[in-house]
Amino acid sequence: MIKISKMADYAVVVLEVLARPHNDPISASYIAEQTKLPDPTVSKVLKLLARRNIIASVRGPSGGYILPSQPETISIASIIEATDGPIAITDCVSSAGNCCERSSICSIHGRWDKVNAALVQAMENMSLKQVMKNYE
Amino acid sequence: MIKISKMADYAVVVLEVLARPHNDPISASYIAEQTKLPDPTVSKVLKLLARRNIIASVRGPSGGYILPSQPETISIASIIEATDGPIAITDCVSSAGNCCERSSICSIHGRWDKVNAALVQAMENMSLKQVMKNYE
DNA sequence: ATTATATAGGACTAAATCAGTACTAATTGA
DNA sequence: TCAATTAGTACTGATTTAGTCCTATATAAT
Repeated sequence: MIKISKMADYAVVVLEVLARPHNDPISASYIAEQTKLPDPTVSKVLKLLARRNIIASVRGPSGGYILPSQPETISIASIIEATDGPIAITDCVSSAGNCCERSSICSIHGRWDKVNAALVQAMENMSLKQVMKNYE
Repeated sequence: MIKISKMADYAVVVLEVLARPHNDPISASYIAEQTKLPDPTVSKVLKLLARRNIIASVRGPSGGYILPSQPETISIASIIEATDGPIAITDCVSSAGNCCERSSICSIHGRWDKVNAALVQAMENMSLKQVMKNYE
């Protein structure tokens, strides 16, 4: 199945809240309220995004998260990579020959790379802004 | 995780054997030999492909499978759809509003469709031939 | 007709993965 | 020092997938 994880799905929902105009950092609990997603889940997603520097975090009271970049400049590929890890549609993609026992005789070995690259490119060309409702 | 199933992976390996020049139908067991994949697994993949008419089957003794089309005309999208079902990166894609409890308030509802469409298109534009080794 | 060979279809089990939660540590403003 | 908030990690239950097996159906050869 070609599916993104729910975490990646949630990430976009969460980022949409952070993309709204605001001054102070926005807390995880506020985002959970707004999105009606469970608090721990929202926290987890925010941590993943912060670790990859898609968002910035501020600790302490009145801390929270900030979106430092414009939604136009954040690619869907980067969001998915932050939550799901590197995009690789098969184990064979970018694994140097030891993806499975069959690799030495496999007539397709290394060939999924092209498909993978095409998908990555498609998602790099699509921005957060493009999946937000105000955009057409 | 954006991953295709192993079945889809196997499907391409199996189709490569069927794409080799031949006259008579090729049996599942012969393909299993050639690919070193387990017999039941190969059978399962072949059945999935036959049901979607990507390959044709002949029953009875000296029966087997045939590839009726040229590898250039078989898209990666059609192969993945045959083994994995419709391509939908989230439950929200092409579901008329009842994908999850949050759909009525979701700021992203319906918005993954565009990403999904881009991925489908990328895979429709890529043929079986393009993932076979002799092709550059 | 009978038999052997091959696919069709569905059901089942074990393994891997993911979603979700909880807990503890670290940071910082008041 | 306390309270609020993020950081990191570990755990559990649920879901999905992979792989196998069994029975039914079709057909060529005899």
